[in-house]
Amino acid sequence: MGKTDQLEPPHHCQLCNNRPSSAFRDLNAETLDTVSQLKTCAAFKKGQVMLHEGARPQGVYCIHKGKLKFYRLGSEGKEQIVRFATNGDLVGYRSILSDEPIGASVTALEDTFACYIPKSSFFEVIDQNPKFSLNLLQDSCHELGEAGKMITSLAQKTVRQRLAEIFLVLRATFGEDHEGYLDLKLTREEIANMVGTATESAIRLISELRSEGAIHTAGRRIKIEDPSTLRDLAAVVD
Amino acid sequence: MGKTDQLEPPHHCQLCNNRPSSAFRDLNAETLDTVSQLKTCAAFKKGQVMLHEGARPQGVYCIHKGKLKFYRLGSEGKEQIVRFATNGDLVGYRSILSDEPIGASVTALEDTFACYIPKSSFFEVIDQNPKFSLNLLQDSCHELGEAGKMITSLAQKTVRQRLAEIFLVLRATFGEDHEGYLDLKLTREEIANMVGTATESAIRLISELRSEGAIHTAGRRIKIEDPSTLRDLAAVVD
DNA sequence: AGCCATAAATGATTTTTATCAGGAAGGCTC
DNA sequence: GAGCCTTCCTGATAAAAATCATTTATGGCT
Repeated sequence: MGKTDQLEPPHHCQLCNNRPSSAFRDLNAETLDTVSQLKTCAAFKKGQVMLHEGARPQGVYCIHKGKLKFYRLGSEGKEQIVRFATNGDLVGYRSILSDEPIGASVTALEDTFACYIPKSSFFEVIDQNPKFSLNLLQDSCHELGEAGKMITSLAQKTVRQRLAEIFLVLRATFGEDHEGYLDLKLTREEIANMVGTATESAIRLISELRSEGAIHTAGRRIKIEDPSTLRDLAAVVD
Repeated sequence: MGKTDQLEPPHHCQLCNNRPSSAFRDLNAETLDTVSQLKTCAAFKKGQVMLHEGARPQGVYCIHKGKLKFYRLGSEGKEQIVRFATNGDLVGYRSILSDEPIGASVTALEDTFACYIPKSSFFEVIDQNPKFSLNLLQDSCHELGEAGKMITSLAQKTVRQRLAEIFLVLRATFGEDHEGYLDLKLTREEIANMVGTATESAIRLISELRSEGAIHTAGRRIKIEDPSTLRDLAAVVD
């Protein structure tokens, strides 16, 4: 379940376009070869769950192409989106390294291809290549900083401010398509689940931002019209 | 500034009681020796700032004895406490490793003694001892999990629920003194800054919990009378 | 292309939380 | 230990956000 059969031709990590921006960026050719041989390919359709909160993953996924959301289920069963993953990101390593159950479910926001690296191979790479764990360390320290920002934002900003902020964050993370729309489609509910508010509230505030000219929407496609208004609104400090 | 002169006799890391629970837990004798020789001692009085948000630390602190709060300043200048540190915790390494400015200020909640390890020595240890960076990685992955919990809590729970939760978290982190009071004194404002609410709201809700018999307060000293009521209230999932 | 389920939008209302204001108590300094 | 400043507490009010109820629109599917 979850992992489907190989849909993409498996290719060598050495040739992967994502490598420079991934945790594998500094792996030597030899280790890279080991990984390449031990990995398998996995495809996830839009909406499909990659990892389940509370589970014990037996390996990590390296996202080849796609977009995923990480979310925790609150006491009322409401999703709280805590972060995203896309090309080059490693998924599932946190749980394996801290030896704890997975803290957040991971679901594909669009059709996604990933490479699966079994736990044992993953640890092998860590042992063989100290630079690798250092890169992971770097990445997770960066994530910790982002989490701190999110905490402060949730604790101190109004829903309106957080909403404005989220659009800027999404643009920075996923970029824009050729028409200037955010390169990511989310339902209003998912937006609410990021911002930490009720779906209705999110809808109302999105309409407000739209009528104020800060953003433009076409169904689920969202275009940022006026970034500086959003920045002012969000009271972005850093 | 910040770091004061040596007030404690510098002792060898090998003999440090905190070592088993610190990131140095698996260091070999040789590396430990290097660290010991390069570290200096630092003392911080209650209320003194150890690290300033936005700064570039030139080393890391290993807390020998004391308690500190990590906090970010929101747009309105309001403190948001994001986590704590106590005996055996390493402070400042996140910023050094991700090569970013410090994300949160760190201030002593009580008189604190720490060992200061310069950046260069810190990296030396990392290079010499791969197990060390793996431990750090483990710790930061654990922290990431905690941050995710905090995010969900802030986004989905009411202030009342978060307050109940915080008391349980504080007990788990700092324990109780011989009389059963939390071994940590915080102002109502600091509690509000953890929970992410106005000071007045925190005060009101603390009074409620007290009159409901869930907690007992004596000035800034707080005793948990009825953990299960708090757990129910907080709707703790995991 | 049309149908159906799902999502989005909007209004009315309640609940929660913040803000403002004033007074009481506590803790720290001299 | 007197005095003072900070923190704590309480009440009143305002603002923000959640909830509930319906209508309208949309996008996914056959």
